[in-house]
Amino acid sequence: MAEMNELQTLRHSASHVMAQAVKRLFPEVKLAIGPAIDTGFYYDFDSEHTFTTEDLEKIEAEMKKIAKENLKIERFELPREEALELMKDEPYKIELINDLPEGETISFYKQGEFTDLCAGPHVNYTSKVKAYKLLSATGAYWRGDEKNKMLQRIYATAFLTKDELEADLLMREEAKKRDHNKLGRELELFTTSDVIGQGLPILLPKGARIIQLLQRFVEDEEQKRGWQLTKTPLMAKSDLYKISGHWDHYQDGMFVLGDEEKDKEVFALRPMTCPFQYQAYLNRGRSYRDLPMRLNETSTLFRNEASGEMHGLIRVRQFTISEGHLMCTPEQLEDEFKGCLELAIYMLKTLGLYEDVSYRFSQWDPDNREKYIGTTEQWDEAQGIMEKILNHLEIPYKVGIGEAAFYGPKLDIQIKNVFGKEDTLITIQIDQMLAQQFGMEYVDKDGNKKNPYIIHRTSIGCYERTLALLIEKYAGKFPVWLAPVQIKLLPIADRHLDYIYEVKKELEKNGIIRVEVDDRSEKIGYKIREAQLEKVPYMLVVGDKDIENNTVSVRDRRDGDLGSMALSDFIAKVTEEIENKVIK
RNA sequence: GCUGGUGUGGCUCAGUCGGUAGAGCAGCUGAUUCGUAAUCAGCAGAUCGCGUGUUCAAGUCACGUCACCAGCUCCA
Repeated sequence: MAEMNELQTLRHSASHVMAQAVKRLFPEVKLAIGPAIDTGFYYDFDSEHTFTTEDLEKIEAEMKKIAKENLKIERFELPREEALELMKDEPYKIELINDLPEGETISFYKQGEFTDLCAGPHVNYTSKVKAYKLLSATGAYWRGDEKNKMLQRIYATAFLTKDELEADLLMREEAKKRDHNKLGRELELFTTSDVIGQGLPILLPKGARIIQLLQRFVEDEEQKRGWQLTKTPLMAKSDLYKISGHWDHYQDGMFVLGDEEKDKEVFALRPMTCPFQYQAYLNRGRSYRDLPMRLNETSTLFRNEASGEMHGLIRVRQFTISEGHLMCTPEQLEDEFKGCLELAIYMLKTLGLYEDVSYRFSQWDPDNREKYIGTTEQWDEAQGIMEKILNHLEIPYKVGIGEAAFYGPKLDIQIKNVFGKEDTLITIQIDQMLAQQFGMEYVDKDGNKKNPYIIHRTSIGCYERTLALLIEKYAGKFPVWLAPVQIKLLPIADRHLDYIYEVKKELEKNGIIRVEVDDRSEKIGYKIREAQLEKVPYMLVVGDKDIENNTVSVRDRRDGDLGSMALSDFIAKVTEEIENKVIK
């Protein structure tokens, strides 16, 4: 904690001031913990009373008073027994003290009548806490464990200056305007239906178009890089999942069709593609000459997520992923892993998301063995190999304990949504367990049968989730190559319609096919406004002068009026942007 | 699954103390053909998410349920 920076220290102190205010207003509340986080701070309380928006305002007002009182924030230390005595009315603090290892310093911070168990550091006076805002009250499990009691968490933020606070609050507002879940519905990319069900979005023509474009791009690029496409069934008998381990380790996440007690055969929709593509490998005997074998598939998966988990297009129950499994020898593993990573990075750069991601090396949790198959030795080996590769490739990762798949470690490429919540966009995994389970082998140079290593990977992630992040990244203003409508043609008067349709034909002849004509007899300013709301990249306005001079007047959704230009020049410009997948 | 919030025409919202739904935009029809962020007029569109209950009477109250939103947990 000694490395805590100035801002984190302030936020931590702000959380104490908030807890003090809550204690003054609601004396019966029990304190849990209140750390500083990336975006501000929070404090968890155990309270019978649930905090409302009005309560937050009252708490904020009380915090103001505490700052005004300018209480000195003082540190002191106590031996264990005295510490327990001091906190005797705070059961969560007692638990924390009891969990501190023998010999650890037990320190407290005191400001006025309020004292909290805390390692510090803190600012010296409560008056330093002046630029803050309480954001929301929500539930959170004690110690992040769903078996524990749910406490009430108040999220807030604080800054060193009021200007920084204002800027941050404004940024939060702006970010919410890019929320894919709102924007994606407004732009008619997707919708949901009460009678279809939770986590099952309907992709409308424009959303489906974008996904189609992404999918074509991905499949072509994968083919260029030596991947072979498979099409495997969307469901299988329980037998398959029993071999893979899904039946034992993932059954809660599967949609099972039938009842094991009553039915002769029980099927399940697939939650992952792995065991299906393995059957393709198992089609005949394999030799080292067949390796590496790279199988890709545009794969629709079904996962029975808990009801509270669904979120727009980011977390759904049915989704389609750019899936792939690569079988290789130990010698090939590093190069092939690198190839998978390069493909993922190429995708991210093409989409313009490369600067927004971070890497997580997801490892198993040896203290939670029932979540995983395999032995400690196998896990140590697989993780050791991945660590070596990651270090070799100089990937700047952070470690996630307990984040591994049940069959192996992962390199997860993480991205944050507009609310700051992090999700996995792309994952590359090393698996040395399932080949054994499925009896996948190859005959090596020495004539011996061996199990291949398997890399599970995705190149662009799940199309729905990737689309969601793209909506947020571009606030709906997709690059021209991805835009569901690339060009809107706007005649100023009806007499310009014939020319407009000629322009359309000419564009289509040149491969620019996502073109729409607004042929309504409306004022031109009105049509432009509507096209802008649709976030169409280009508008071509045509009037008498354009027909006379054989030009089009071009409006760019970002840059505004580009003036009139020859149609051929415009076509060349747009063609270049589409072919090079230009982001602007 | 857990905590809290929200469901009124396609969208944004109004609807007083329970008395049987209202506007703007979008849509449709007609007029307008007008050079850059909303042309004019008219029409149509809602068993108030769904169900049960209380009541003479429910969009308003109660219970249940479904969906949506934020957070927790879980996860691509």
